[in-house]
Amino acid sequence: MTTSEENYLKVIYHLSSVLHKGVNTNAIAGMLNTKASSVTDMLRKLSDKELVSYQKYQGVTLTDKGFHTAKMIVRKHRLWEVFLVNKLQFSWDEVHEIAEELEHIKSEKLINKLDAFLGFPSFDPHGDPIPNENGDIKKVNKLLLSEAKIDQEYQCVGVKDTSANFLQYLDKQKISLGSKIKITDKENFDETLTLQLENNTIIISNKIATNLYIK
Amino acid sequence: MTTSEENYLKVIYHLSSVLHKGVNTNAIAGMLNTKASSVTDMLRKLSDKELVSYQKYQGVTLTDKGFHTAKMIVRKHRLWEVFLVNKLQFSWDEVHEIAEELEHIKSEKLINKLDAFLGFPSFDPHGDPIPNENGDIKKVNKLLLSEAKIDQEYQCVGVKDTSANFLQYLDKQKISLGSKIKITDKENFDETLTLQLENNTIIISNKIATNLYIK
DNA sequence: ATAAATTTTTAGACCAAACTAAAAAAATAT
DNA sequence: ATATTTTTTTAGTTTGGTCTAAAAATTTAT
Repeated sequence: MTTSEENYLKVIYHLSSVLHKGVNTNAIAGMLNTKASSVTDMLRKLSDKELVSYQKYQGVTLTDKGFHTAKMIVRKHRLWEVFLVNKLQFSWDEVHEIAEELEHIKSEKLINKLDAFLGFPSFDPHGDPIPNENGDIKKVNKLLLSEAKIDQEYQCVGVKDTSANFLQYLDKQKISLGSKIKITDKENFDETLTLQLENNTIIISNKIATNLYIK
Repeated sequence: MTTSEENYLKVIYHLSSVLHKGVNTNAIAGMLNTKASSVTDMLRKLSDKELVSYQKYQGVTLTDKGFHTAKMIVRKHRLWEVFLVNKLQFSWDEVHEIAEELEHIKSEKLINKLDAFLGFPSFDPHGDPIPNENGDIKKVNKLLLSEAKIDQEYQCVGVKDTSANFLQYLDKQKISLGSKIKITDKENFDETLTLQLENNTIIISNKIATNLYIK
């Protein structure tokens, strides 16, 4: 498995978890900052290795083997993120790029020992679930803040957008995983929300609300 | 910097620390399991980047820039080895291959945070010195067990051969870094040594003695 | 139902890093 | 000092992953 192949699998995994159907060439190209023609080449290669099933012009889906492989890459990525944040004191907006590299380190023994060292975490620093050794993923009944009811108490459990920009905004607003949140008012016109946090009240746009997971 | 370039620099670094003169093409090819013609190509490339100074047919030496770069790669390799052994409970014969991958992870911040997390170690699990952030290396007055005097008490401080084979032999003989060692007898014919260890007496060949560092 | 627009694939090229085989230079032996 | 051997370099290929430009298929619009 090359790093490039792993990156394609990961992107197909993420896209198909959103789309729930065959992933198209252009979407993959967009995510990988590459060209559609390169994607076509790689899909043929992954298909030959039976990691994806691919019919030309019909989009692509992961085979069981490809699905499992992708989950193991995601597992590595997220475990390394936990390591960086919990052990090396990185902040949650700094770890994605480094984990993108670390996720391609090959040893399975390494990742299982790392998992144990970290105490078998179920979620990464952004609230995303970490597949265990068998690929099982803990499912959480989360919803977007934009879908929440008014005057009900929730808890922040994750972010949809993991860009440094968004995460730093949350830091500034003192919102982190575990923060208690209650919507006290919703503006009808643009869906701006007034939030009651532990120690203060803030106003956030709909764009923020559609990128925060709560339960 | 590609992984391949880094591997060449590292090999040139290690070879020139032994040879103390220009490193020849074949030696590099031997260490990297590649062909001399590939080495020539890469040397030209590294020379263009001013990482080595290279005149054809004259061997190669590192420039200051190349020397520093090589030391930083060695630093990463050895810090990761400490992490694997001290934090993840790998044994000293398992870590080399994994560290060969980890040493190519790019972030400088990562490696400095890892260094701090590990308590700024000066030596790796095989007793090799770890360059600090500036490239400074702690020098130890070590010698090979084969050069030691009879009936003097020494302490094991490192291994020359770091192959799993040799390290496992040492495990079997209960010799580890820090072990106290005294030579009680030396056979003139083949230089076989009789060693007094903490709790037992063992007999070792000259080949073993030329691969164990003591002080 | 056909034309236009979009998406995807093919064909041919490039680059890095390797290779083989042959040529050239340097080192060694007689 | 010359011949032989060894080392190194050159020349030309190969492979993986990318690219551009053009062709083909599909989707959308009229």
